[in-house]
Amino acid sequence: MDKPEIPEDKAKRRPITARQLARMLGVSQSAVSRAFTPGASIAPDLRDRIKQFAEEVDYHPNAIASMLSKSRTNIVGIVVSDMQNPFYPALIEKLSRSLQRVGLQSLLFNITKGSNLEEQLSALRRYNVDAVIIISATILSGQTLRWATEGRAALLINRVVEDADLSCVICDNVAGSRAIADHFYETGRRRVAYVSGLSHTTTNRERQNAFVTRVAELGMTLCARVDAGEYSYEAGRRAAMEIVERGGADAIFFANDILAAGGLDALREEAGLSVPDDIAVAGFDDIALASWPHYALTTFRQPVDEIIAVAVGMIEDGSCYPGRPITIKRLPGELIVRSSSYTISRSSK
Amino acid sequence: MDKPEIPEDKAKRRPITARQLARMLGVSQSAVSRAFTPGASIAPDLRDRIKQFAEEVDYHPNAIASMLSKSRTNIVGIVVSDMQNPFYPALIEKLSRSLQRVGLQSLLFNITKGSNLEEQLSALRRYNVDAVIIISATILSGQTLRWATEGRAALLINRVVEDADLSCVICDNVAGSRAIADHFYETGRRRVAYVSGLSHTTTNRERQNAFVTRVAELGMTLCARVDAGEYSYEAGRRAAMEIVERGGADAIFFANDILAAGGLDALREEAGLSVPDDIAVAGFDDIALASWPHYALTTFRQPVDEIIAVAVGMIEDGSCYPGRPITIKRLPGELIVRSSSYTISRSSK
DNA sequence: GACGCCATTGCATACGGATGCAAGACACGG
DNA sequence: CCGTGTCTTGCATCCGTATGCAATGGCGTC
Repeated sequence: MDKPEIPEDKAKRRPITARQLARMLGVSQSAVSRAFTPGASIAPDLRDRIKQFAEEVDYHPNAIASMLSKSRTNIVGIVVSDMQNPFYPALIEKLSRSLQRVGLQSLLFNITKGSNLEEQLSALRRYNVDAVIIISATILSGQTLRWATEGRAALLINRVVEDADLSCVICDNVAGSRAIADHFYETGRRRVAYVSGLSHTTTNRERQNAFVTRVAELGMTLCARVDAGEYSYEAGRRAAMEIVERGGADAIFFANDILAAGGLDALREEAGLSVPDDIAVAGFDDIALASWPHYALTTFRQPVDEIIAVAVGMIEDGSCYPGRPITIKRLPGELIVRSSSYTISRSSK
Repeated sequence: MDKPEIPEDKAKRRPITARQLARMLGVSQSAVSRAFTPGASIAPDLRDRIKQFAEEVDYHPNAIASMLSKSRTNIVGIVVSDMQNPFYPALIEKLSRSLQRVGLQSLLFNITKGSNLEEQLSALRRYNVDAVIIISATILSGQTLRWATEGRAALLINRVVEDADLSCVICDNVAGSRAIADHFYETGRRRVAYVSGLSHTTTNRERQNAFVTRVAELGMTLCARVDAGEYSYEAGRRAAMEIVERGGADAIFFANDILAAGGLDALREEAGLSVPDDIAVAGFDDIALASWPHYALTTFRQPVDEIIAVAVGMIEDGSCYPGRPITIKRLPGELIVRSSSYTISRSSK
């Protein structure tokens, strides 16, 4: 049909196009396009005929071409930075799954500290993603974010950026931290401490302020406030030991579960204390590890599924498109009491 | 310049195109294209002039259009399925970072068990990704994989599929499992057990066969072989308790670190055994948790960075393109001895 | 001074599908 | 049998960039 004489294996077999399909079937290319466009004006039997034939010859519409003409990519850019905290990989996985369910693919943008951010983010603009979801805990300034997301839907998860004019979906850190403080108080703790991860993140500031404030309201003593410097197990251990050396406390609230896990192990193994008899430990997030019997961590559960549902919803209904007023969704979490803070707890699970 | 009278906020500001830029500058659109194409035939000063002006008016080449005309997307599809094991999220994160470093973005394809796989994977074909990296441990049959990756570069990580004709990069499971067996033997263990995760995965089969074989070679007794059914902490606990109830062992090799962590906790807390005095525990992968002092897990470290480097290399140099002979790269790992198996170990780190 | 070569540049078209518009098909009512 | 309206279908063009080819201009050489 084409030039003969060309060895079949050398001819890079391009996939079949709508035009070819159309010619074979004796219809127009538009018809093929319409057959694959839900709601397009086309007779049902023609559509069936085309779709069936397409299957036979293994035709698949080329999404790239479609993106170009529709200027819609069905791709959401997910910006992440450092993933020390296992909470985030889990979140990303669920998020990408939810997006997929509504026909959106996830393009990952892994921002690393070192090099220049603009270059890394310029791909965000060049790829014309429909929307951007930012999960990076840190690194990006409001200005950079505004630049990177200019003109497209954008959404922050678990973070607020004051000067970026972006909508966000977050867990109610304030209620969560207050709940932890209340829980400490109600179980008889009076000398408490707080361990932050990255002290400058909004997440941390919210948790810290709310906790410290509530502690004061309740008349408890804040014995120590330690900045672990990162959200890691080791940092949690170090912070816990620092608190012990500084005179101790009878309850520690760690800014997240990973820190708490490290802290709890250190308190037991290095400091020789009994948790929760000598000292109570609480975290934040409710990652998988928190429910492991060894840790049985009291924590504030982030409503991951709801966060994702709201985020995906906002992208679908366009409420986070530029021009729309920004919305800040704070979703309620849930205090999970386990035996790291409360002996008599019967909810050992 | 255009139709006046259109309120500026209603006119959806399309980003500026190469043609517009060219017109403003009095050059041809080709010149603009060439200015942004490394190695293209264009005078250095013209290139500079265009690039500078582009910056002023905030022009960014539209990657979609470029993909269409070059039929190259610079996107790698990463197929993942269920991410119970934290080893994989960590791997994905590093992988996407490495890909980004060579100019490739990662498009996530999250395959879920339930619905029909073809539909989920058809996006892989429609998006015209340059290459596909499959990390899903299970689910996909060789036939499905062949279909999904037809005509493009494809690569499996940490998995072999016999009937799919795909290259893969994996850790040397055989050497690893033998090393664990040897280590048990050398430290005086004689009654060992093996705990599998998903028993039908090639990963598990390789580890199990190698371990069992080596155990027999060394004349040790295989007291038990338990299938945990999934790669989770809880499953590890259950498997460990099952072994204890069946009469115990003096060393258990768990198919991965998460299982081992659960098993270790159960042995200590539920069974009241001393690890490593009464029983040694080893895992596989060397995830972050393995080095936590509480676990201090003896394990076989997967050469993650090397795996990624090789994978990215194979994609870059095209050695996993269809037509090329498939290659199976088995990379050596490293036995990491910690105190879950060996008391006198001074490498407490 | 003529010729040839190379570096630049623009022109035209391709990439594969979406869609406004108009034409054709068909039904129904008058 | 004609007018009107609805449903289908094809035509032409557009989306924004890449690139083969030809045209241009400059420069060195004999």
